[in-house]
Order: sequence, then C-alpha cells, then structure tokens
Amino acid sequence: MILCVVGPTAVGKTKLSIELAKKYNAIIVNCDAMQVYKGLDIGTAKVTNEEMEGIPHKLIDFVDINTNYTVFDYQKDARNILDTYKDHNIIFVGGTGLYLKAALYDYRFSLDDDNKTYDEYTNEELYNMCLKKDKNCNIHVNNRKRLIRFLNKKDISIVEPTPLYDFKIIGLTTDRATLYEKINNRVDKMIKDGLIDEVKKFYNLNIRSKAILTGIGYKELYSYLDGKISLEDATELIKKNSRHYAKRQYTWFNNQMNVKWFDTCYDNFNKTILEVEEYRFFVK
RNA sequence: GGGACUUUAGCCAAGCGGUAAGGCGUGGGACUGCAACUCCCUGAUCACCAGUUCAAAUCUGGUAGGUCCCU
Repeated sequence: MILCVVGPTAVGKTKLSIELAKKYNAIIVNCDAMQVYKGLDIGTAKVTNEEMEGIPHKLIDFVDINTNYTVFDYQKDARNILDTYKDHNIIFVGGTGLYLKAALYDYRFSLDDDNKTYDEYTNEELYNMCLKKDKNCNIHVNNRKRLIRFLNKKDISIVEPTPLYDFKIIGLTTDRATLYEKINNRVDKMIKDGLIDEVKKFYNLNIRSKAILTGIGYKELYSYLDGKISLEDATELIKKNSRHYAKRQYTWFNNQMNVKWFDTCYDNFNKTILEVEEYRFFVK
C-alpha cells in the first residue's frame, strides 16, 4: 500500500502521517523539498525524533546543505526506496507536489540537456527563441527561468505522465483563515524555539547555497543578519511567504493531482483519522 | 465655542477640470531538472448632498467623520 499525505504547510500532515504509520505499520517517506537537507530543522518544521515514535523515516535530513538537490535526484532516491521497500506499507508525506509527481508518475527527465545561461539575451529574445523551438510553447515572457530551461532541453516532447504505482493521495485542509492563523503562530513559535540561532550557524559559515537562499525562514533571516531588514520585518516576511506558499500548494494539488481532501482541525483530529481510514479501506 | 487641514478599492497611495497610476494584501491560475522556486491574471467611479461647467475625484456651498490648533 502506498498512501500520500499532502496539503499546505502547517495543516498538520506530520501528525497525521505518524498516526497512520502506526496503524499500518508503515514507513514514512518525506516528500518535502527542504526537509531533505541536514540542519534545516526548526525552519522546515522537520519531525523530531520524539515525534517519530520509532517510525522509520526516509529521504529526510540526509542531504548536505551545500548540495543542489533537485527533483531529478529526488525521483531517483524515491524510486529506490519504493523498490527496496516494495513489500512495506509506505506513506509519503510532504508539500512538494512536483517531487511527489516525479516519483510516482512516469515523469521523464532527459540526461543530456545543455546548461547555457543565455545571459546576453533579453526575455523577449528568449521567448521568441522558445517559440521558434516550439510554436506551442506557452511559457510566459517574464518567466525567464523557465524559458532558459526550455531552451536547454534536448528533448521537448512531453509525455502525459501516467501513474507508475498504485497509490492514494490524501489531502489535509482547513479553512483559509484558520490555516493562516496556524502559519502565523507557527512562525512565531519557530523564532521562539531558536530559528535565529539555527540560521546563524549557516550564516557564520557564510553558506549561501540554494537551500539557504530559497528556504522560507532562512532567506528572510539572512536579510536580517545582513542588516537589510529588521527582525520584525523578517518575521512578517516569513509569515507572508509561507501564506503565499500555502496558496501555491493548493493550486498544485487541486489541479495537478488527484487528491481526496479531508478537513481537519485539532478538535476533531481523531475524526479525521477515521475518515481517512474509511476512505482508504473503501477504495481498496 | 472658534479656526486650519483632511476623507480615493481590505490597507498605503497618485491624481489638482476632460470619464480613476502604482504598491501591498486578498482570490484565482500556470508548472517536466533551482519547485518553500519562477511566473501570470484579479478590484473602486473617488464620504454624502446641492451647485458651477459642454465636462468634476478634481472648483463652490452645505452635511457627516477624522486630525491638529486656539479659547
């Protein structure tokens, strides 16, 4: 059995996954792009050893902070786990939709793409080059990053990704206001729990890797440590970016994957578990 | 009691006679190697009433709210 627990940041995926893993004697596979990194603990709300309650966790806390880990790597690693633990119950948990899709679907990455930067071209020029390469290219002119990626691709044919495994995706959700409140509170708690010290460890080593520069909570505090913004502003920024992130996650899961949503809140957590179990048995 | 200033979308805010910039937030969306990324779309007739004018958010008068000052 493969179960996936997805949803926006701070809904309570971790807690649910542990409960489910205990019931099904499953192992948990992380599916969060930031929690794979070692040392990013508080800011990524990584499960603690106590919270794990002895459940084996894979693909979490195992990549060096300086490594540029990508979907491509995750796909390989996840497939590996799926293969190794074929006979186990596996629960994927995380909010990175692309990673989950790449792991579970027939998502193909080519191996021999170029790596040009196209620095000398304007967005318009890049856009036209993309159109030349493929009339139907629908990447927006302003999306330079994607335009360059597209131009670097050797093979631009896209295969509609089909599932490679038998799995169910469970989405945890709650109303927007509640979620945003949870996010805001969690950020405050992270600061209280020592996020700044966690970030300082990397800052003092002058680490400016991809993980640090893109992870919410890390990049903002770097700006603070750089003296560019106040701590209050940094905190507000972290909250805001987390809220935006949560919204993007909804967009992805609502439109890119077949997710069965379950409403949750701390009051009826057990009810949520029951609903999820019913669903799981029903579909099976 | 008297006087000055002020009132534009959820918030900040431009405009100073020719039918409402922008920023933030919010909501929606895209997504095949950086995805906690990158990017796109999204709103008001200008407190209210009456005038002046071909034409008013923009001028005049009044009403209401706000801020500050004086007694």
